[in-house]
Amino acid sequence: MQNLVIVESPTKAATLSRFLGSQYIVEASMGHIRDLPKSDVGVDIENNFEPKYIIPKDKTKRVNELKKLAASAKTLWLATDPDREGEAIAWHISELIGSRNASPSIRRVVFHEITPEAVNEAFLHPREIDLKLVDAQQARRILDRLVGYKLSPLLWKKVKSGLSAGRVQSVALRLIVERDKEINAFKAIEYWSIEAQLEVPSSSQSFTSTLVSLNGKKLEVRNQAEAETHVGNLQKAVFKVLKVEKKDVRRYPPPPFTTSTLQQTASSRLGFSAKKTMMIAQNLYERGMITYMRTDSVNLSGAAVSAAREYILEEFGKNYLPKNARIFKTKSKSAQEAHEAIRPSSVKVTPDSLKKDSLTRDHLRLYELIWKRMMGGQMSEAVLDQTSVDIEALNYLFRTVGSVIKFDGWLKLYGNAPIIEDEINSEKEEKKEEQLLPKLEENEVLDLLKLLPDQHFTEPPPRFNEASLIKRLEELGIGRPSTYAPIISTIQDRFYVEKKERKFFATELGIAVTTFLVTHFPDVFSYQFTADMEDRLDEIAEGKRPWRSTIAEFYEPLGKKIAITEESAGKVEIEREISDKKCPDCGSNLVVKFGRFGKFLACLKFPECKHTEGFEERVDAICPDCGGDIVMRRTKKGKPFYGCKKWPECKFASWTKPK
DNA sequence: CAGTGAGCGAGCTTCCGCTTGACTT
Repeated sequence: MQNLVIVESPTKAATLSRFLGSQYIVEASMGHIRDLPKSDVGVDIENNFEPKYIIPKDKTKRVNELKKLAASAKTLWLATDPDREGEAIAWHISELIGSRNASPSIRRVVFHEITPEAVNEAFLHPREIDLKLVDAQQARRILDRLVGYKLSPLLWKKVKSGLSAGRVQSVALRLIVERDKEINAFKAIEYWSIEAQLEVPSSSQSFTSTLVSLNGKKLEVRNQAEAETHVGNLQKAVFKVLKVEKKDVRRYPPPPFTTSTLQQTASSRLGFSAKKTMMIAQNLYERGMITYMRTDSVNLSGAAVSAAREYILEEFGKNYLPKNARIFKTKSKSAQEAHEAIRPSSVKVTPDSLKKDSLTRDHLRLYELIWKRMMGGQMSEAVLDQTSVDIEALNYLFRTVGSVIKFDGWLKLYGNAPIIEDEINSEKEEKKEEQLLPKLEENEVLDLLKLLPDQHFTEPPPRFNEASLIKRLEELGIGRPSTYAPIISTIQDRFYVEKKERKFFATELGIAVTTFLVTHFPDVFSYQFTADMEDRLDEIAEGKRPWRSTIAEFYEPLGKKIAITEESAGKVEIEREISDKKCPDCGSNLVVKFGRFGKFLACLKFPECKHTEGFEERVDAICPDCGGDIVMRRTKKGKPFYGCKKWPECKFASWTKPK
């Protein structure tokens, strides 16, 4: 064999194999093939942070196979992704497989899209492995290991055995804990709105307008008495049109999906968890229907854009095709541009054409999101005809804004429900029906039909759900496409947070852990930490900074702080949620504790009294079999289900909440 | 899709990011 090419994934290997022909054998490494050991820190702090790399058990078979293949190859081409992790994978392979011998000779090749042209070009211009980039990855890996493996044991000692802390998971948890605090501290403030129902005398058409200001100042109506005063003042007022303003508003399509935006949109539109989205996306990818699903790039290949433009012209006509192809820029700073955006492999495979194929409903729905998002991105922007009308009554000003779609453009794909992730947190804001405004002339006097005062209360900030948490983490540059879904699983597996009705609530344990970490290690778990770290890693990659001393700068103060905390900090008492239930043995209240299987109830007097019982969450539902109460419980694996409170007499159980 | 945590205590738990296929508990 002449040429052995190694990439990360089998699918990438298959594609590359097609382009390169029979002279090249293309194999997959299956991700990283060497890593720090799981069983201990694996970093020799005394010896300038020398890492100890081992081949994980599940990779030994693959490594041996690759070694064997490499032995008979003349040239070894390392074609892993063009980013920090990809460079490190290439380096580890070269260290393990390349050996010091002359054969095979090692070449590193990089390309930013998997097309025959880009691949051929890359193979014409191989380079050496970029050790500076590798060092940046090693620094990242070792830093994460030190934070995780030094602080977790501190939690075992000071809080509870089996807990974990990490640069990413602890900040994700902190976000949820702090939001919980804000919500608990929130005091709703009353306010009133006043709307006027008005009629145009000449046409007898009516519409509503909202009170906005008094004497040119924004009017805040704080209570019923104030509202009544204003309504009284306005009852006999003359309502006159002051100004009618028309303008065109353009609405642009959102960029194609990245992992993060796909997860967010699938969560808010389809109710999928990040985990479920990734499982289905992986399956679509393996069927060759979509591009790679772990990416932070919104780039599209030239061929894909051309195909989309062709389709748009054919299917919708030239009005729907922008003069120039729309190019999206990846704005996230951490983006490493190794892949394309997530898009359909072929735009000709429309969601409708798939209906009869052997796909599940969920596969279809996710594919439809991806297809429309990509296609819409290449269509013309929508144009809205927006009319703003100011109406004067005494010293008061009312305003009405109405808009109609003049040209639907990309919105044509969605009917009237465009899919954008800005909607994540606004689900409960009922969308006001856009009202069609009658024809209005300036200085026209209107008839007042009715004044409608209405009481409202300010709302606390919304709880995080999977979508909004992923969005926030990405904004902070924390986590990567391959880790968003696992992070969410981890903080739930540790019982740091609970998901109820798809929203996150911090547990007492999560609050205790966060308070401990943020009190003693404010720097590490600040929202700024990862951003600062990334800046330093960039400098390492550019050769402006040595990686070992960078780790030292960080670790020296941390190590000291750990030693002090270990000595001086007391054991953290987790505030127990006290239930109304009484202990049948001694009459004390029962408290909620966390065991191996999740929550359970134990007597407050433990260890004097050892009574325990299962934890059940009351749910607002009635058993369809016996009419008793329904409680939420968990299977041994932790999946919640709904069962009858009278179990075992009544055997009713269901995954979904009974109506 | 339901039976378990607390007698005692040794030994173990843990990170982030890259990627699929597991062999039985």
